[in-house]
Amino acid sequence: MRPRDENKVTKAFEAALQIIGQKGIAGLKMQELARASGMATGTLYIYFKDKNDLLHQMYLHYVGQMHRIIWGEVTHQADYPLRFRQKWYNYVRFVQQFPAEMIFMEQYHRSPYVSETAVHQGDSLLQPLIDVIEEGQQLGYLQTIPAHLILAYLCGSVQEIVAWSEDGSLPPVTDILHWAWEMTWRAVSK
Amino acid sequence: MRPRDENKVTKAFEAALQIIGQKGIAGLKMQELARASGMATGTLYIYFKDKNDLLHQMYLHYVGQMHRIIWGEVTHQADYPLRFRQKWYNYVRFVQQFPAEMIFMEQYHRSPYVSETAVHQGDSLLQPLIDVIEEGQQLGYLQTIPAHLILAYLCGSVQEIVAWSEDGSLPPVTDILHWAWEMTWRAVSK
Amino acid sequence: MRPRDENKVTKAFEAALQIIGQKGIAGLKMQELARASGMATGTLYIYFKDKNDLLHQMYLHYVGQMHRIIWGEVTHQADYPLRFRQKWYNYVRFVQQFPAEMIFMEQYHRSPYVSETAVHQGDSLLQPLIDVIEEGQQLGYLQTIPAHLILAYLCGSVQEIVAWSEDGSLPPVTDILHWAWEMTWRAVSK
Amino acid sequence: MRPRDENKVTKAFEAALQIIGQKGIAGLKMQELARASGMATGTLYIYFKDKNDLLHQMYLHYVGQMHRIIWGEVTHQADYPLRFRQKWYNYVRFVQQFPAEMIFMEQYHRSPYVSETAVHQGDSLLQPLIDVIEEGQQLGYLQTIPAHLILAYLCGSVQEIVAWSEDGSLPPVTDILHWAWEMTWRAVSK
DNA sequence: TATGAATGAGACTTCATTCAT
DNA sequence: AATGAATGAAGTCTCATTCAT
Repeated sequence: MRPRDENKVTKAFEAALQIIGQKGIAGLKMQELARASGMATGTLYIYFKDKNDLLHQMYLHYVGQMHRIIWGEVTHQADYPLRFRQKWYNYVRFVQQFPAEMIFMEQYHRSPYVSETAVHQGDSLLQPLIDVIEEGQQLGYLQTIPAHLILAYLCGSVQEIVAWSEDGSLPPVTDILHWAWEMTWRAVSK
Repeated sequence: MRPRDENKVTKAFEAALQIIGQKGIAGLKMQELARASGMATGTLYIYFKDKNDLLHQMYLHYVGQMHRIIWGEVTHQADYPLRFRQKWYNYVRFVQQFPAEMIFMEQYHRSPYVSETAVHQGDSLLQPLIDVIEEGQQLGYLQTIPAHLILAYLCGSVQEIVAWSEDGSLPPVTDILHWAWEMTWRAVSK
Repeated sequence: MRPRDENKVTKAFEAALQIIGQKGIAGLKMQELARASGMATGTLYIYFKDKNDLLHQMYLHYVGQMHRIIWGEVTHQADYPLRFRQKWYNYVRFVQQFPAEMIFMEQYHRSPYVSETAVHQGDSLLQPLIDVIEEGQQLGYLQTIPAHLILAYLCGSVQEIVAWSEDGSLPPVTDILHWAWEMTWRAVSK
Repeated sequence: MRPRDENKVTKAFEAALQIIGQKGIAGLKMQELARASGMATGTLYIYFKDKNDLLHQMYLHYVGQMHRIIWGEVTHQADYPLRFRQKWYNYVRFVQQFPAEMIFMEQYHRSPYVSETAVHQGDSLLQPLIDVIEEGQQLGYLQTIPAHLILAYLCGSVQEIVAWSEDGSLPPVTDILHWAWEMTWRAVSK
């Protein structure tokens, strides 16, 4: 339980992501995960107490990563519409670059392995996004609609578009992104 | 002789939905399902070849149901914007009234039990929705953006809003629906 | 349990024989047997108390049949060597014409379904064969070797030859029978 | 790390043989087998893919063992009749000392678990026996009768005699063996 | 009597977790 | 710490038998 080799944790997360992307959380077997991570079954249990703990830690890890990416490239001095747009693009980019992460995070919520605390911790990461929306409303750029509603609307549309794009039901994300942004900005801007 | 009780299939579907809504597909146990459906374990295997087949048939059943509901109450003579709005409301109502069905259909896609044919059959039901969007574009009501993109955008935003509403992260759907519609119509209309 | 339609019993026996010939007693399922016999599962249980009873009755039926065939065509006035040969041929013919019956009778002995009484009744049918052998010994035609030993020797060699012939490991029985008889007669005659 | 204990395979084979000898292949339950082999149920599935595979491997194992025993004690320099007799005795000894093995091998052929390849591999082991018979024919010691026919004749008679002896229908094998050999040699020798 | 749907004990098998090395 | 063989509870599925029609 005291990881000596942090590298192993990363290996396990990545392999788990891969497997979950294909077969869902229900399809993740500890033995298969160990082999895919290049370690023995027992080793997994040195780094993670059990399967629940593995998924819990994994959830926190990827929520954190998502958070950092969304807050990554924003020009702090820019005017609001540009900053908003940058954040939206960051979010799209994240959802696009890390589809497996998204699938995992969605599945985790409704799985028999879910942990209350993990979800709470995950949810708390949304607050800064709420703040950005409320800032835009105060500046008169965005519709005065409950910020959470706007956030849900934005997240949902982006996720679905990227998901369909991955499926092949839609063209590659980069080819359709400007349209998606047009709809989005029309929807939320004043 | 006792006639084959087709009612049992429905019973099984409903009980399965209930269980999946709580514990996810991974948490669905055939024995528990049988008990919850008021029948013996073996009886399930009269109506369904195995667990895969149960979920496959279930998926088709609920995709069909969703389809019928969305197409349900539309005033055929009404002008396009009204008809479009009715469909959107129907979809919201479905997502809202049948959260378990939605959860199941989403989970099924990325589960170890998924069947290629089931997903294909499910996807084909989207075509009429595409048709509606394209009609609106030809009539000049909707943005000329790929219809699939619009559909993904609409489905995603609705699903997420309803989901958050169910979570308690948002107020009841009925209280926020008009705002959601405003955003939606601004997004897609010309 | 009070068979009205004796025809159904025969149908069941024949179908069971067919199935056992292919998959062994362990492979005989009551439902499959019912369908193969052209009746419903429940009907089997009108004619037979349970699977054990079915096999028990079947065993007695076919042991009796074998007995009648072996004792069938013998020229009572003929001299001993001819009569002996006729019986041996009868036995071969039986084993050959009723391979499924033989397989069943052999398997039945070492099955979890075996009934003591059935086997005793079956064994008692061998006595007349013993009598024939002892008659031949008294008349000085056969080696003075324990009659049961001779009988086992005869039965075993015939069964194996016919079995291999059915398998394809040997040519058709009729083509090789004279050689088998030569070996047999050399073995037992004085 | 605990090394893979190949001993466990042998343990499983022996316990399975014991159980099959008593209750037939149909009576072999994986859980009971595990307990009788001194291991957990799951352990069986480390060494064998499933019940079919267990029986398949077991069949090959015992066919091989039989083969080695039959070819065991033969005086290579001895003249043909003696060598032939030694082989026959070896075969008798095998059938006698390993009745459970014989029962298993016979039952396996006509079981729902049988594998084509296993039987083929088993059959191929008969070739050397055929060779011995053909050698005797070329040397003028044995009747010129198809070698397979002679082999079937020999195997069948031996098996049946030993079986009856085990049953109690015949005296102990050792007490009657010389008579059996006399019959056998008269049957096949020129 | 005949039917075949329904039953549920019990079989086969999996897989999260432990443990000897 | 690392390994992977071993464990056994728990899951899926079968099939002899019963039962309502």
